Amino acid sequence: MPATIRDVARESGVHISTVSRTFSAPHLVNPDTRTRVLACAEQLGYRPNRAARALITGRTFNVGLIVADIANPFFPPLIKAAESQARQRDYHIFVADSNEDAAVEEDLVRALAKQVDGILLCSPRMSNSLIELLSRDVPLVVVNRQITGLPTVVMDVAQGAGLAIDHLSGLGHRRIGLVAGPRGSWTSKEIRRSAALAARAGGAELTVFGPNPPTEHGGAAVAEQVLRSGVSAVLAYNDLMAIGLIEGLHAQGARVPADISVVGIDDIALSRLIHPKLTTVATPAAAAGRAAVDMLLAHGDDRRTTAHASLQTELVIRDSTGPGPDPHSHADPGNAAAAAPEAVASYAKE
Amino acid sequence: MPATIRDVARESGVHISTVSRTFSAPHLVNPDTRTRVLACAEQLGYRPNRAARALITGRTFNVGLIVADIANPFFPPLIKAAESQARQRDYHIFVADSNEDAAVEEDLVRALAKQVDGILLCSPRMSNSLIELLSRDVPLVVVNRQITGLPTVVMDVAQGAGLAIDHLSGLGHRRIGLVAGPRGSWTSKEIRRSAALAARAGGAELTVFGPNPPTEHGGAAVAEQVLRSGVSAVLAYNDLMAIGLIEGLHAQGARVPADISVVGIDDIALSRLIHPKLTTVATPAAAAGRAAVDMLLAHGDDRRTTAHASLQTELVIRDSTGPGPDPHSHADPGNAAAAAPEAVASYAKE
DNA sequence: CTGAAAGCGCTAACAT
DNA sequence: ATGTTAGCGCTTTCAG
Repeated sequence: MPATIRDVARESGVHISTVSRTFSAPHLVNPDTRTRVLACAEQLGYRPNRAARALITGRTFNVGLIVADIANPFFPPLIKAAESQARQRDYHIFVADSNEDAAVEEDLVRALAKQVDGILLCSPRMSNSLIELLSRDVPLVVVNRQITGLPTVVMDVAQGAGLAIDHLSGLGHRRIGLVAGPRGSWTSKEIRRSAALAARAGGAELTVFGPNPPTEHGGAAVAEQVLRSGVSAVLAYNDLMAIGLIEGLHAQGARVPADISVVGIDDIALSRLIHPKLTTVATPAAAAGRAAVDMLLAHGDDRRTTAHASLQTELVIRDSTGPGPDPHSHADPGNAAAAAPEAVASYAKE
Repeated sequence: MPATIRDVARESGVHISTVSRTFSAPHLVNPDTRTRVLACAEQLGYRPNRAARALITGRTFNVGLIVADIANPFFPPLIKAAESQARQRDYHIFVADSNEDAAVEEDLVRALAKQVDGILLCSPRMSNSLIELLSRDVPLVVVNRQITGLPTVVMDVAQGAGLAIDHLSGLGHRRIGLVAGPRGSWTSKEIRRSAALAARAGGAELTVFGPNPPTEHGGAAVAEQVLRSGVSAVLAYNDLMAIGLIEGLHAQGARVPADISVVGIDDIALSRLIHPKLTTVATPAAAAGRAAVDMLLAHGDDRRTTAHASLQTELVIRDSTGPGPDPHSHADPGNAAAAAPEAVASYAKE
């Protein structure tokens, strides 16, 4: 139905290659011809078929961005930042949602592969080996997962989890819970590893709950179990779970932070709108989105080098954390972290 | 780099058309050959190039979905529903964000056009005429806007706004504010029209503030102006603005609903997490997403007929609305609406 | 059941 | 400056 390059050629009495040039290299065509061709094109409503063009040039000027769950408020800032960064270079971003499902994720990579010049894989749920396999079909940048050999952007959640646990043990909490994220999440493993270390260092005992779906519902679902376990403070895999957990805790009659302290991770907008305002580890989602796009599009310059970016996190102390049950240590050494300056991106080329 | 159909053909000693058949019509090829071809393909890591295939078949099995702002929590449920509906039919959804910008929106339609079989335009900011123009290049389904001649699915916000204003005037409010949405929003116009009608019917005076960006920030920004105007109740274009407005109002020292009542539209998850819990008009976003996908993919069956779906809305009364300043009318006839049953989708083929 | 040939809409040398 | 010729990777008649 839509006009093709041949229609325009016929109508304007030139060869199709001239029409092609009019659109992809206007300076190579006589101004008069150009005007005529353009007029015909306009009149026929002709637009170059980008898919056909891509087939031969090998470039689509699109980039894919796959997220685990588009309903998680963590992602929109990342997506927005990636979009504006991409737009500056005349690229478009196509977003797809894997629904926390590794199989869907793989399927989406395959579907996107030839429609884009590369894919940003955010918080992937696939195995490392599958990701490496797919990376042979389409340039990939992995966000929120460390994979050697592939360009990656990660938030330093290990550092953030450490900050959070330090804050808690500093408040006198000796029995701390960790509400884990989904299976397959690199971030969740990192948090767990680092939290265990920090807990030991702070003389606290760490109890892990999970894995769980990384949603409000997932958080609410473990509330009872958390309460029964007797921990006096909890670090959750993300803010959504922390918020769900608080709801669940309230539903069980527990008060936050009087009875139990809760810390989240991400610092989504919502975390300062709920009551009590959530203490949380802020992750630089927008910076990650920008960095990921940069890496993908820089790929032309220096092949053979895989970039890694690790972005600093920051503890934001609000109202969901308070003194632990132990009356002997009410001091709060956690505010040192809170006073940290703007998060800094540490870029390292290898 | 990736293997092509020719590589597989050479490797397995058959013609490329046989390889093609092995993937697109397996039953037409001898089981033995098929196995051999499949083995070679596997071994070479061959995947049919979907873009090349689409060039000739005219079908991509992808559908585009453009939203005005992916950070608006109204959209994720719509997107998720569209995705699961599409996946059931082996289609993939590519989401793009127009950033509330008509020019970006147009650009995105053009970029997506040949990579998808059709586009869902959600809350478009473009003009009707431009949308009609674009619809000649790619099948379009318009969500949250009425355009005759194109398939559309709308939420009946007029009805919802009426419910909200009735609720407010029933509570005794005589001076009601309307915080409008962005310019170019059909929904905003509908709300405005219907609210004016309902206000007149309820003997209330309606003051319109705006247009405004449909964000939390946009809501907060008009708080002072709203307060100065002396209205005792406000209906906001959406929940995000209502929430921002409440924040702004609190910042100015006003209490909600004691000093001023606020009603939102959408019933996003957030609206029951904030304090006070938001009274709002629930819109069936998920149903809209499903209906839109159905319309787009049904397009094969009956051409020449344009479908329209209008989805019912429902008033959800929570804690952000209370009696008006007039002591003579504290009765609350608004709960009739609150008792309404599940929202019902009314489908009408024209 | 398989091969040969044509061509989707476009770009990219190469001529002229 | 413009036309000619190939051909991107694939599907689809049409023969055989």
